Amino acid sequence: MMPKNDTFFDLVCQVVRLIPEGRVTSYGAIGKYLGSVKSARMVGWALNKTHQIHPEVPAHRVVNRNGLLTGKYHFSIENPMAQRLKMEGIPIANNQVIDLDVYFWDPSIHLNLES
DNA sequence: ATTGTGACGTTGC
DNA sequence: TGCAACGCCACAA
Repeated sequence: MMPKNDTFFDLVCQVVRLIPEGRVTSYGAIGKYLGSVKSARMVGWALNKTHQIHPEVPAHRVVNRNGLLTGKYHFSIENPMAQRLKMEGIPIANNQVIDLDVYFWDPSIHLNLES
């Protein structure tokens, strides 16, 4: 089926692809940038489909508000979410991001400032 | 149109 | 401090 380019799913893909390496963001932050902070669930729902599209979406850089890698089980077993993040320089412990506030990347801020 | 589901977030107990 | 429930929006059946 041809996906439209106006769906929430596409918007999420666009934002997630803008996440710089070595940075992470949360579902709520993306949802907020898209207009509704409460639509965090929709972000997760959309990211679930990001595996089937191209270009690849760095969904591994999206964690929940606690910095917990909730979606790690949705990734390839050989390239786990935690390993990818570590590879980018993000410390992970117990499926959780350390110093989340340091590596956190808020689209509603960085995209506006256009740093 | 209605119902069910979802990689969340917040509030209440 | 930990768990339960609600809210919330988009989409498929």
